[in-house]
Amino acid sequence: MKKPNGTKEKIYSAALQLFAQKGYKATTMREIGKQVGIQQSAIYNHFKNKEAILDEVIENLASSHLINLFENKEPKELYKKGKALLKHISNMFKLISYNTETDTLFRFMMQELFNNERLRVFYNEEFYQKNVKKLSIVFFLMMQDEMIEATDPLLLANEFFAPLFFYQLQIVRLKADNKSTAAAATLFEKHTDFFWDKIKIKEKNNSLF
Amino acid sequence: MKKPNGTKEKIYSAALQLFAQKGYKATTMREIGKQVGIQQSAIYNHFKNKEAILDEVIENLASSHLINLFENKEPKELYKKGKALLKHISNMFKLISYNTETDTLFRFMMQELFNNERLRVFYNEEFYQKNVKKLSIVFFLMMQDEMIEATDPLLLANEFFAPLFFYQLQIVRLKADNKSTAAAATLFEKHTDFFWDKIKIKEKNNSLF
DNA sequence: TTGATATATGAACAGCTGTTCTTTTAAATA
DNA sequence: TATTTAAAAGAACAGCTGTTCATATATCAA
Repeated sequence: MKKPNGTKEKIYSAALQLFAQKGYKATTMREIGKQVGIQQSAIYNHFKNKEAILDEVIENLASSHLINLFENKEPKELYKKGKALLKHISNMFKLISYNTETDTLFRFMMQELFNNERLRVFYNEEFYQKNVKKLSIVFFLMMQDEMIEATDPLLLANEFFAPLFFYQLQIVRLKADNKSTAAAATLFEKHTDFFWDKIKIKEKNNSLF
Repeated sequence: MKKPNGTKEKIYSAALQLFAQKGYKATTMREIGKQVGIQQSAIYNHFKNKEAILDEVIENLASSHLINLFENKEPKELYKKGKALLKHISNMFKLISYNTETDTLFRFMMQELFNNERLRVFYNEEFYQKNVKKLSIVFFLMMQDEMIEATDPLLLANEFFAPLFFYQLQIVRLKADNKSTAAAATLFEKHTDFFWDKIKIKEKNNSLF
């Protein structure tokens, strides 16, 4: 997105918004044009066709925070942060739910995931496999360092991500109907606290009181 | 579904399958007719129009196990089962992912959730609110009975459901591409064990070894 | 068997779809 | 300013959409 006020960028934004609201198939070139304030034929000066707009959306999805949770940092430097790392990831999920661009991308993805094989392959490799695997390595290192109790690191990674994803879904869903998301929003932090409390190494000291 | 071999039921099945695969909007009456083996015009002898088929799908969704997790049983009788109850619920989610009718319903729901307000309202009230609320009452009773440690029951209910939903999503997604679901399938049980182990009242006995 | 009812066909429809084309207008370059 | 280039409009297109209708063929009750 070079020029945010250029016509091409306006078309992209309008299209993404409509794709996320009504679905790719149900969105028409006439609607996109109308939202931008031009004729549908003028769109073709900026995009080869409708699918080319879709391609750009998927491309932007790939480079978004929705997918790249770890900003290219390696497990070895990440794990030392301990609970703070989990807090950071949790907060990213929360921000994605509330940022107007990323939540639209999320809504778009959820809607097209089951009818677009290319998107599914992309989601599986870039989001699910990559992030879950990376986080499980982080947990493994935490176990070695005796920060958390020893269990299946892959299970921990799934158990940590799953609620974040679920809460994200609920918030984006509630926002779609302009309903209050206050209750759901608190779950991100609560989850991280709950989760860390359950996996951290407990004090062997029994003389609490 | 009275007569499984009646034309109306064939139309319904074909439509549901196509809705789940391609989305409601992208599915044409001609495709549905083709899959059943009749002309598109003959469909109108059984359904008023395309939307009437959609209505029936949503109606069936409402009475499916996808939504009714507790089979009308009350928290007071449910909570006594302790971990066995959680195992039961967990297993239901797993079965839904593998049953050919319910997984199609799930796939359909995920796809239409974000462009169908009626479906969203239904999901919110019938699935999210009802089941989460019910399970949180169950957890509250478990706390009173000192079966599990005292915390926010609503958080526990969310934390228990979220991974089940997430794993269900992953399995239905993997099945859509005929990929192996073996690894994901084991997560249902692991989640329940992990979860229960973290919430149950620990033995105060410290002389383990 | 006869008549009535239910279900199938095939053609047709009006409207919408993505896309292309020619023409006009605006912006950039020289 | 004159000329080239980019972007807009407007009309038109072929194809597909859901739906209707008249007609034919089964199914069932009398």
